[in-house]
Amino acid sequence: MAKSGKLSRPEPRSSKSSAHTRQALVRAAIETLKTDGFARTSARVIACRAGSNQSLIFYHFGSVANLLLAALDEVSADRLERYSATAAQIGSLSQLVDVAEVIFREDLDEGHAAVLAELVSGAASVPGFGTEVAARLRSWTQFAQDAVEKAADSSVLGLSLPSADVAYSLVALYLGLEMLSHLDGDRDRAFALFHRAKQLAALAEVLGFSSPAKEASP
Amino acid sequence: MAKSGKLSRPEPRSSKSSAHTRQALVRAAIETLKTDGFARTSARVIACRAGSNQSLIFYHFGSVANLLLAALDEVSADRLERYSATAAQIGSLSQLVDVAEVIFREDLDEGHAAVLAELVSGAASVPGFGTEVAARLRSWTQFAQDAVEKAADSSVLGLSLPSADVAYSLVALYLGLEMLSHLDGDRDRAFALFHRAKQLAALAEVLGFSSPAKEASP
DNA sequence: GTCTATACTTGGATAGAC
DNA sequence: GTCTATCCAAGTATAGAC
Repeated sequence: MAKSGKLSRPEPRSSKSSAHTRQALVRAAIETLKTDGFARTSARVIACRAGSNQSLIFYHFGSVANLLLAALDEVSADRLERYSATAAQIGSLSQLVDVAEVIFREDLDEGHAAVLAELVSGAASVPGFGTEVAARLRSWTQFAQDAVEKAADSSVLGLSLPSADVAYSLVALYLGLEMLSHLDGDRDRAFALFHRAKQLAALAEVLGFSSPAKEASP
Repeated sequence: MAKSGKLSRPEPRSSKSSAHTRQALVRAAIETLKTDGFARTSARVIACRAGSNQSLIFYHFGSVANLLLAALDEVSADRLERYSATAAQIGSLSQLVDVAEVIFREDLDEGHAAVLAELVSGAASVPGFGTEVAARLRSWTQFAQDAVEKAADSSVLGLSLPSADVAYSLVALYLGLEMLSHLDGDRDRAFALFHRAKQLAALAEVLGFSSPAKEASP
């Protein structure tokens, strides 16, 4: 029987090896999600990969689902921090596309996007899991919205663009592209889209819809 | 042990009840994918829903995976025919958005999108399943490409738009929106996007990027 | 063609020794 | 905290009676 709502941490005593085991399990969970997918990410497989024991997952995290959420947090926190620094420099539509390409390429190459996509698609199989994943996804839609607004501020067209809706669409597109890439194993198809997007962004700037070079220096 | 590649149909003898059972199983599989998701769509659940027996799935389809592909074919064939008739009337950007909205709304409401999304996301768990789903998805990217080209023909901007890439993006967006809708149970969020898209399409036409009223009457 | 019964596998989760 | 051993539920797939 799975805990319905909250996780009941066994009060981590930080007795040196405990933290080590926890981290090993989290890292193994991330790796398994990337390579094997949600359906094959079981307690046994994760523990084996971590060189640990299956029962320790339930001791430290209470359930496999909670471990998976911890894995998502681990991946998200790290990237969100780095990407925010990159996104702060956005001052035009072209730069928005550039940043999006850098992020998407790294996420797809390193498998970060896979972790998110697997949890989003697999959320339906675990009761209450969808809510938790959705909450963590909000950080990313907010990040996308901030990035869009930075680009929109430099554009005449941007004034009429609802940044929240655009951000939501970008996240959906991100997830969809990740899934399609895994489906047919064709990453280049998705990457090619950014090449096109760059051309369109450049075209839009030439047509005068945005001010191409606007350095952000407050 | 699952059959690795092909399905071995037991030479359907069309002895009246056989076809009836097959159809009942296909319909039950579709319904289960919609309501319960890929992970919970098992032979036992499908058979129960069909009022049939679990072992008949293997008798008629060889494996659960083959039944699921048959279910996808059933859903796709029906909709592709109807939607093609609708898409034939596209003569402007606004009409493209209108058609897209009609299709997406029906798919989301009726659960057609769920069937596709569930199979795409669940494809990773069954060896060789991804290839089969990807092949069936190609009908839809082709459909989207045709629709995009119809709209692009009426637009000055369209001349520089790579219809194949745009179509691929639309399919990815479609899948992503479906997944997000299921994640937080918020369908309206996705629907609101079409409202925005309509405004943008109208704006683009006003700005002279496309010829708004171009009746297709050959 | 359809059913019952069952073999076999894998998964989540727990008990209890250490 | 960590391990072994185990329970129990659910899955695919098959055998064989009808």
